[in-house]
Amino acid sequence: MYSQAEENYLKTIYNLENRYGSDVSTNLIASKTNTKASSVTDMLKKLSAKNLVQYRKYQGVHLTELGRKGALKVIRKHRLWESFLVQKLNFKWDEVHDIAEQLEHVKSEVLIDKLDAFLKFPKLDPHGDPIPDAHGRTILNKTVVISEMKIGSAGVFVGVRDSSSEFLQYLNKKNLALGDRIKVIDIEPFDGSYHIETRTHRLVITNSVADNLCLKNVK
Amino acid sequence: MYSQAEENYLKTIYNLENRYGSDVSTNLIASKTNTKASSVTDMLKKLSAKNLVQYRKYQGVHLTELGRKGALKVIRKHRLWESFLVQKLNFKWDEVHDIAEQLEHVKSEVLIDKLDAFLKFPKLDPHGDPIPDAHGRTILNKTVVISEMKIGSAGVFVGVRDSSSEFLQYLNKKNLALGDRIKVIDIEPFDGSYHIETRTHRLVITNSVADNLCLKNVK
DNA sequence: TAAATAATTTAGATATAACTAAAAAAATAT
DNA sequence: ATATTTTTTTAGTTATATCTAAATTATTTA
Ligand SMILES: [Mn+2]
Ligand SMILES: [Mn+2]
Ligand SMILES: [Mn+2]
Ligand SMILES: [Mn+2]
Repeated sequence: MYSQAEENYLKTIYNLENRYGSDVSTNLIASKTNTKASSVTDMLKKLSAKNLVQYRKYQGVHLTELGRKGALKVIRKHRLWESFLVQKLNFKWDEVHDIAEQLEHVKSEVLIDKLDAFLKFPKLDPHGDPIPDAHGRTILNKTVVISEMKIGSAGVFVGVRDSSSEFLQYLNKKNLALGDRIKVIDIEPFDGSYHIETRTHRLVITNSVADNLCLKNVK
Repeated sequence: MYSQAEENYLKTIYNLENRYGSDVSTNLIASKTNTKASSVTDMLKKLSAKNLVQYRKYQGVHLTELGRKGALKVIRKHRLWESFLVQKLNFKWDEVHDIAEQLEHVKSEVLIDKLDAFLKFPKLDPHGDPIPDAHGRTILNKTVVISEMKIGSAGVFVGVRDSSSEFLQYLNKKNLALGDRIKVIDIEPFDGSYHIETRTHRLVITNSVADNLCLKNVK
């Protein structure tokens, strides 16, 4: 099927399309994958030749239907393995991403379907991200990031946009966990920082942190 | 740490040393890995430069202590993943080897130790092979292959030397499973084939099959 | 709109891990 | 002991996925 590098690009492009709109630039991909723009150009040509992306020189790329399907398979594998690591092997949510980056490239449809069944077909991974089923379908998980909320509004913390161990360890340190009710107390106009409140404590977070916390049932 | 290719060579050399004695030839490695002798020579030089093997031109190789430790880690991972696939995901013993060939290259000591604990520290994999513990130690598992047995002797079938799906499916078809008591009824001098008997049936196996079935408590 | 700047692509290089074909060394046979 | 055969190594090539530096195209600024 696809090489590891190809799978990583599919996943990255899929995620970037969702975050930043449907035409993804070379530099954006390069920065998210810690590679150089020239390397990205090379790979985009290859993906284009395989009909996985629509690519026009200098115009950015987006996934084709085939590419989207490929991306969803990789994402399904990644999130199921993360769920396995947390639920069955007792890893913490901040420890699983890098291991799942490796496990997601293991090739076997049967394996991943059996893993899905073993985990009782989870709908969300340990970071609150929806897990595509065997057909690539996910539940829709409508959330609002804190940076889009108004003063006085509140919701339930159900997901993160960044699941790097660095960010998650920061959240651990600040005693913020999935399921917490969070209320926006104040927004500092000077630097865009947020004063927020949980049931147990108050704290200040920067705008870039606020940009990565997803809340549900925001009112 | 080591690349996938390097890990595969370590594992192969370790297994060949045990089967055929301590100096392993280039061609033997090439045939077991489905590569060409010239490729093997290239890799042996690389492994030698990393102090993983002792290599002298035209004289074959053997693992150094460092290489042996590396090999045991790969084998530990392979066999633990095979055990997981059979015990937790309900794979059959003939379906797990190729998937484990991929999983064995996932890099994380913590992962494999947690997997070991999750499986309750199994001592043998689904093919009867001993699983090295975190320190590289295995139980000693003294077995005799049928091709070394005399007429009239019998034992318990506890392991296979070949765990390819082809061979295991052959055993399934012939209704031979681990735990079966097997008795040697006759040896055909003409072609070296074995007439054997289990509690439920009799059958004839070729010498090459007899060479791959390991029995315990042979009397 | 022309110049400056930024983004992207091309050209050429590197590392890994394969390969084929030819050369060299070792083992076997005459 | 020499010739033949087999095994192993060397030399040179290929594919993948990266890189740097230079060239090209697009965008922004003046
Ligand atoms: Mn992740
Ligand atoms: Mn996740
Ligand atoms: Mn195996
Ligand atoms: Mn096995």
